[in-house]
Amino acid sequence: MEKNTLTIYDIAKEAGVSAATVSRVMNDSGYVSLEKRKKVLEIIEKRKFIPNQIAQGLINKQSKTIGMLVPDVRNPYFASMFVAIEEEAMKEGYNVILCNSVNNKDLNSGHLDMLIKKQVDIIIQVGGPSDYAESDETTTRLIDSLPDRILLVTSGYLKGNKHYEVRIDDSDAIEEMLNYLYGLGHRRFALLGGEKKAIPTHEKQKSFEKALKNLSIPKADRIIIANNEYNQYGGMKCVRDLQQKGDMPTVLIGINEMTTVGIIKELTKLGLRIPEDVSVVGFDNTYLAEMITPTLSSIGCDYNEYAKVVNQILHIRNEGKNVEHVTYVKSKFVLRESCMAAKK
Amino acid sequence: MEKNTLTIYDIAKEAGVSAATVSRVMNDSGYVSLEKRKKVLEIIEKRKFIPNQIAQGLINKQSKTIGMLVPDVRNPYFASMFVAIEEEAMKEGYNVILCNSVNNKDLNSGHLDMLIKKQVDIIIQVGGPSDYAESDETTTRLIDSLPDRILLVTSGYLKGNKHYEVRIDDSDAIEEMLNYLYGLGHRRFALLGGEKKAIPTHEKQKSFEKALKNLSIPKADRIIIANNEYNQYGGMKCVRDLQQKGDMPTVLIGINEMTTVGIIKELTKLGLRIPEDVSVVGFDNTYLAEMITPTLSSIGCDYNEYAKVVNQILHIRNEGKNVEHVTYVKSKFVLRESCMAAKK
DNA sequence: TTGTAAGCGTTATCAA
DNA sequence: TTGATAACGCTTACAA
Repeated sequence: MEKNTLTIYDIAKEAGVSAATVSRVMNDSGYVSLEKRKKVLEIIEKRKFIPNQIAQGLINKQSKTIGMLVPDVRNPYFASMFVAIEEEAMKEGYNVILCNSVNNKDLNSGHLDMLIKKQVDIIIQVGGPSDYAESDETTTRLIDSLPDRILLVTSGYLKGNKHYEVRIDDSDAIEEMLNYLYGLGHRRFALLGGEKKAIPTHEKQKSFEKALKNLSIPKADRIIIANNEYNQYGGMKCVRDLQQKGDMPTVLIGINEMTTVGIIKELTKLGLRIPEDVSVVGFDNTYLAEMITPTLSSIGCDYNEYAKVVNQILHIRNEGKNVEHVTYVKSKFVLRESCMAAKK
Repeated sequence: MEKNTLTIYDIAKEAGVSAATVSRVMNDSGYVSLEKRKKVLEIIEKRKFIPNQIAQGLINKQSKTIGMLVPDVRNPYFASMFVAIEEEAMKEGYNVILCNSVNNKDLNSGHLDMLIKKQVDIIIQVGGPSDYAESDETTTRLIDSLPDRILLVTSGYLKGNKHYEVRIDDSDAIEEMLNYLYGLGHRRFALLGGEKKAIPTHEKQKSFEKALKNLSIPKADRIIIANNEYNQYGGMKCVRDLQQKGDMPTVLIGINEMTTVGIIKELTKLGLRIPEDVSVVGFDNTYLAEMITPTLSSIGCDYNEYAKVVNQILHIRNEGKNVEHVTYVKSKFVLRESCMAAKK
């Protein structure tokens, strides 16, 4: 055991003051004479003293730490969310413990318990179980038993109202996208992947239906294929399903970016060209949309904006003001190479 | 609703014992009669008591937290690393604070200071500044001033020997890959992207040179183009460079996966088919290799293995045993659709 | 303006 | 076996 740990007492002794004075200097609280302040700062600088936030946390009752729960950061969508949120958090002096649930359908991968133990001030939960109306029992119980001290923000839907929900609203962007493609002569559309039980998926399906109905597209030409997958394999499967039915739509929309990658893959395998034969649109609009060939038109929100909204909520709440239980961040349609006019 | 202002004193009172006994029960330390132990556990269960790890940390002098520094988790390579390391960490009761340096070339994005403040037990630093022989001054200074208490593990190269380096060794896999493609009739190769100043890049270049020399490929046909980029744009640029020189090689190898995505993109734009006209190989071998079209042959390590090696190092060191300063994890060549025999 | 001392929630060292 | 009690490093009344 090395007693390498410098404490404010060491600094105090060396500066010829009391620990309280050092603390006051560091936190700019209370009165300290210019002379002593200067001396203390000098010693702190010289000894490269960094206060122990664990000790501070114990007394301040805050850890300056955020816990973020995501299904899988390898998914570009969650990675983008994390990067934006971490950057915003840093500005406020917070660090982010990232918890990758991976295969655990419920939140109970032990992560929640660990975050509570660690006294995180805020938990941000994106995607996964909160996208379902019926949270599994474990999730519900854990959410319920979350200490009041911890502020919970989710991208989805959770029972109760002690938390805040910041959702992405795709409806306008979906309408804009469909109107645009209609204008390019497309008359047969498909929305592929996901499962209806997931609320964001269901919302997308509703917007899809509504916009196409308004364009007088007959029901047979507004195809929705859901399976319970959100990865490329799900997208590939959907395309094969379409292929078997014959009469391929000229617009294929993937429920998220991973699904859309699968759609593109399977179309290519079938010898269909994008965008010459089929126009493709995805969701999420992450950096991946720029990376694939052809670049992918996509609907998604500005992740920095999302993070800022979350940040604002925390600020407003900290000021004791009232915060809406649900806030929406509107997504936008970004046109890229994967779309073109329908063949005559 | 239960407040988590619950302390072991509350539990102690309710169980009719002292706080010390509760602590002993929770940590399985010291003697506690079966009867009292049962009673205490019952109350803990009933009140859903979760101990305050901040307070534990103060006395135990450990935070059970790992800080992980990466340039950008949106890069599938770093995401894969994180996921593997976080999973391994969880098993040991650790959480991971993920720090995304993004544009900060040095480590001094304030992240290091925050991690020290938070008393993290371990810092794992992957990619970025430690890949360069000449760390910038700020990085060096910060590494030097890291408290001895904090164990530093890096994927790269850092001055001093108070830390551990776990590197990826690509040499065998590169040789295997080149021999394989040579066997398929390829005689003209290029390694594209990155910068020689980065040690891993330089190592790859050396292995590339050596293996091709052994195959008696003339110098003119073992092309290395370096630029200072590691993203798709760097890859695109390299392909354009090759194109201008005329006489396109039949094997293009990207220095990392992002670069390789750019290579594929630009080749497609030039009307060259993969793998019919050009075989392509990448590094990193993340899930992205399976996602792109065609699927990408790639050289990379098993991320879970990497994480396990890191974990072992920590274990061995904790047992007070001697640990090698540098450990290597060998990467493997995984063949996928992007390679085929050279045209006659 | 400064210092003393009492916590914050745990664990560990003593006696009992 | 158990329970006081003293740390851990810091902040903050309260005194001085």
